[in-house]
Amino acid sequence: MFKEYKHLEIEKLTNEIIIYWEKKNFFKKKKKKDIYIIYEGPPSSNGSPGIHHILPITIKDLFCRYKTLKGKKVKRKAGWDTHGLPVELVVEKELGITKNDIGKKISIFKFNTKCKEAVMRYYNEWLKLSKKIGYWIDLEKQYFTFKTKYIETIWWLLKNFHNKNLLYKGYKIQPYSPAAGTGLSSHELNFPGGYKKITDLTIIVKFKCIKNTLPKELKKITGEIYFLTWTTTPWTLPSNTALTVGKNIDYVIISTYNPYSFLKINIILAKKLVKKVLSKNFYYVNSKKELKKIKKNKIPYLILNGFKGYKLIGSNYEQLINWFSPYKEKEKAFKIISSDIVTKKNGTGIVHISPTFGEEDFFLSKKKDIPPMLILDKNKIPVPLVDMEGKFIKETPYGFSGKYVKNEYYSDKNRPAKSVDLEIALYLKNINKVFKIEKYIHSYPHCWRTKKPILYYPLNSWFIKTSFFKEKMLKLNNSINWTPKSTGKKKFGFWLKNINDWNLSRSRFWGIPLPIWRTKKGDEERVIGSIKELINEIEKSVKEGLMSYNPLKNFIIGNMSDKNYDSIDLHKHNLDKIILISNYKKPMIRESDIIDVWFDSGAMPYAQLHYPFEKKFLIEKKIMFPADFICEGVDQTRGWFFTLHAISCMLFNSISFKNVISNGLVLDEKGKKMSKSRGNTINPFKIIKKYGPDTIRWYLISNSSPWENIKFNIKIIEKIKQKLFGTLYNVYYFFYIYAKIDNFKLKEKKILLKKRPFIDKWILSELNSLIKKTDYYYHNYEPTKVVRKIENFVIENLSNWYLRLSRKRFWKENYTTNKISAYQTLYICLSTIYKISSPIAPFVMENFYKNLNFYLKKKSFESVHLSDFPQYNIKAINKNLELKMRLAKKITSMIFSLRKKEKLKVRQPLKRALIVINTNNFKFNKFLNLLKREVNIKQIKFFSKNKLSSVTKQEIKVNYKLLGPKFGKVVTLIYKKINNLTIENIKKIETKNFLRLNINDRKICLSKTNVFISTVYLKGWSALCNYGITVAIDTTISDTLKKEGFSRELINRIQNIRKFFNYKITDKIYLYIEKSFFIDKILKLNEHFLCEETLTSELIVINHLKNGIFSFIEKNKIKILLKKKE
RNA sequence: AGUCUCGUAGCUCAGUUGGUGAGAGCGCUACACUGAUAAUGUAGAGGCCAGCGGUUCAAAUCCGCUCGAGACUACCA
Repeated sequence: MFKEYKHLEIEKLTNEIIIYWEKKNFFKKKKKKDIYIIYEGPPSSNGSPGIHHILPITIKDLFCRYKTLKGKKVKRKAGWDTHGLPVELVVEKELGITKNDIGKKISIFKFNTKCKEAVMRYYNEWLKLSKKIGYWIDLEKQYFTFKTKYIETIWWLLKNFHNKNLLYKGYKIQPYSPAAGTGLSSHELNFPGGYKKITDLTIIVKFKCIKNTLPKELKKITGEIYFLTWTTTPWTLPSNTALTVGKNIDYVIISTYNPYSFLKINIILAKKLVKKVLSKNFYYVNSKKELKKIKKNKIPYLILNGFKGYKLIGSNYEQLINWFSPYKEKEKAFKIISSDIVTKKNGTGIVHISPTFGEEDFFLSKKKDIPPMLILDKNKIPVPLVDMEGKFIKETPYGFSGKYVKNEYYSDKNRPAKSVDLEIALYLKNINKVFKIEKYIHSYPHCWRTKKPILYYPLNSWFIKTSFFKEKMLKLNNSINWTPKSTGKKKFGFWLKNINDWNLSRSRFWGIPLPIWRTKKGDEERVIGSIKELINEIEKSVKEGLMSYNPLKNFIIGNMSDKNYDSIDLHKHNLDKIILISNYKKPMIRESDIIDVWFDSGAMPYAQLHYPFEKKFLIEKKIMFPADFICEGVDQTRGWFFTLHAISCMLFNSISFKNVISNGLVLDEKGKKMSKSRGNTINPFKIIKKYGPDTIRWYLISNSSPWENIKFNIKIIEKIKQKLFGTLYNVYYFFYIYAKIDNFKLKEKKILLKKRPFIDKWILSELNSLIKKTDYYYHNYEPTKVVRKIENFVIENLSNWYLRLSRKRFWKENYTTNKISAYQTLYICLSTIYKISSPIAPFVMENFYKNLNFYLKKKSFESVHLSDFPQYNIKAINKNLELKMRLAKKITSMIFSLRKKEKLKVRQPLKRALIVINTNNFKFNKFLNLLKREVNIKQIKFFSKNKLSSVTKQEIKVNYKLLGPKFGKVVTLIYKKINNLTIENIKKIETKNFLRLNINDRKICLSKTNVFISTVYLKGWSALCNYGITVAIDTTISDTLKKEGFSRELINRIQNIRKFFNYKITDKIYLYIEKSFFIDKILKLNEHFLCEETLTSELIVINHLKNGIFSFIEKNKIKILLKKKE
């Protein structure tokens, strides 16, 4: 039932509403019309939810609620991303183990069980948050990525990729920790302390050109020519197979001497880097003669020629360290190629490429068809020159065999004095191939567990050929409505343009296993696309004796019940035991990796429906696909946004979401990222409890656009609670008080708009404009603009203006049409505000709406969330009226301002005010009474400026927009001239519509539209001019006015006493006043007015009043006594 | 290091396709108003629109560079 809160107690009402919703189950009472689909970006339930999760949740929820109001059936399935590294790391920490212990100290089964437990723990936290923040989401059919049905869809998708030849096994250079024996994800590299500044030995080496492959102008130079190349990883030099230059970078060939051997050489390097490389002992000369003067510490160099990088492309050089050669296509190696990775900042402008130990090198060599330095081992399997432990392979000559390539890999005891890098440098120096040896400080990633530097190492992985679909993905991206635009066009677009193949493999445990079985040699493989297929294959295997029994035999093929599906578990611990048989009767074992969790989440549109095993039509008839809307943080651009897009483009030739908001981040008050290490995180539950969910929701949406980062500021949250919700409460409470007195229950016929007072017409016009605007902004995914419009309407228009001016209508009159109109108007305003605000503040608005309608006994409206979004009535919108009211407000402010200047209290009535408005033909007649009452002035007159020309001055200004393009610099001269025009000349423009000017002997004719003419002030009046309005007040106060002023003072004293004694606003009183000359004077003219205002039924003036209350009006002492009339 | 986003009053933010006195709310100070009053009104203080340069008759707005914040990507040799 209706409750009268003394103050708005958000926490209390929130809890009540939560219970109310649960009891009535409104979430399920959805209307059935068009479907609106939102995909839940599965929150990875691998950690407790934080304050930053509230932002996307709020955005998602508000659009769901909005669309529901608009009559859509909103599909919003909850989903949970359950796999992945972070969960595994949590569990490792809890168990005190490392990756290497899994499968040894603890079984994979146990480990995975623990992971599942951890996930479910966080899941409960998430549920709690959803409930507390008012996130309505369908939990009944929620999906979990670890469920068998989900996995089966993923397998089906992968099989499809395989069938289309888009799934392949290859190797990719990945961060690898030899000390831990494991590959690292980029996530792990970014752990605190991952990147460390280290000092590396760097060398500049000389690659000898094969002269006849050089361009003509270089061929003719006498003597050997070398490419100078710089490297921070000398140990990769034996694996060098190419050098790269920048196409448009300027290079020079220089004749000089080797600083170690002092032998004459010709070197090639980037022009800009000459001074850096040839520093210290070198000096520049410009003749061959000077070049001959060489001393030990003074080596001359002479620039022989200059050319662009592209000239060198295709030239060959001699292998620097010829210990090994690539096992295939070696004729394509040792070539100059070009790429844009070359910069002019470091090194020599020529970059050494080792495709086996650099990610960029790898991609580049693939693109340019350069073979990697792989050799065949005993088993004829191609391997790189460094093994998995980080050692040079056995076959390496010159004592390098079996040495760790990084000194840090040795234990402290066994660490040699010379690192491999140094030894290689010395080796090259001995054979005269080094030009320079230096030290270099740079940041390098380290394994977070072993603290040792990582290697970039070729690891076997399964890939999806995403690069093949680059163009399609770019094209389809254009049809997605991104908010903000830049994320889609730039961030996402650029990312797609540089797309590489998607590495699916993860050498971990808790995830969806790759459904790929292979023979040892890798010559036969089978990709499993369904459980049915797997069971059939196992049966074959059992028949042939490869397996003793079928571990999935309890599964009933074709039975889609959850019970059947939950009876089996398709995780690694079970799947690894399965051995299948190939067509040629060879055993096949499963590829041991699991799938990148991003594939899990990108596949959610299909996997959440168990496509294509159940309800195929939902996808194929495009009922549940693509989504109308998704929303996640910008950091998901390369994450979920990409994986969704990639899978749908490649397999379904479609986008997977039509509208997307990529929201910004929630930072702390100072704009710093929230993190546990900084200690600036905020517990979402605490903050919700303290300020209420709606306050937080409103704050996050109103403060700045969702895509902007937000600095979480408690003070502003407090303000929203006070100012917006407080005002709303006040307005509601006001309505309630009087509606109760008058027993207003919305029973009367709706009063026609044209029969309502103009102030009602005005607020209804504003209201309809508001509906129109908010609907538009909601529709365009701009919630911030929605709430700002609502705030402005509630605070400025409804509360501070409409209600203030209408108060007397509720308070004074009998139950007239005017009053009913006021009630009806206020009711519709409130009810509309609640509806259009409910998506953002679901609890508070529900509470208001419920109370408003319960009081009116309109039970058909149980919940604001089941109502319809209001339709705006175009006929009710009157822009002219809105503009006039804005001016009226402005005029009121100006009059108050004048009163202040003249020290005239508002209680003191004034004789008259004059107003001049520049805009012509503006009829303010209807506003007069309203204005008069508000500013307490007896007479207000509006004048057109012409009539008042004797007392006003006209000011003239240049219309730059028109004159600027026409006259250019002359505009400033025109401005000067015009500024000094006489009043007569200004008037001439007004009457003749043009004016001739002489500027620099040039005759210029200005038309009226070329200038702005405005009125400035009135002589002899207290006046103010602003916004094209001039306002003046007559400051003379007659005796009558003075008395009336006193009477208002007296009323004020009486009202204060009434209030002090807690009289009800409807209580009538007997008023006793002690007789005095002053009192007589006041009462003479104003007695009736006074009684009316103070609900005095009888006024008694007594000579000597006992027990009265003293008060002062100016210096006059008065004594009053009030008695309530029973 | 690169890419993207952002930088307007003490704080949070507006500022349309460039058009010329740079705005609002909060906070602060003073005064007023008040039968919805922890509200409201008026006035005051507070800004080289991050900095520098350019385009233009005209720049907070467009372009370039620098500085600062954040995100993403990174052994750029």
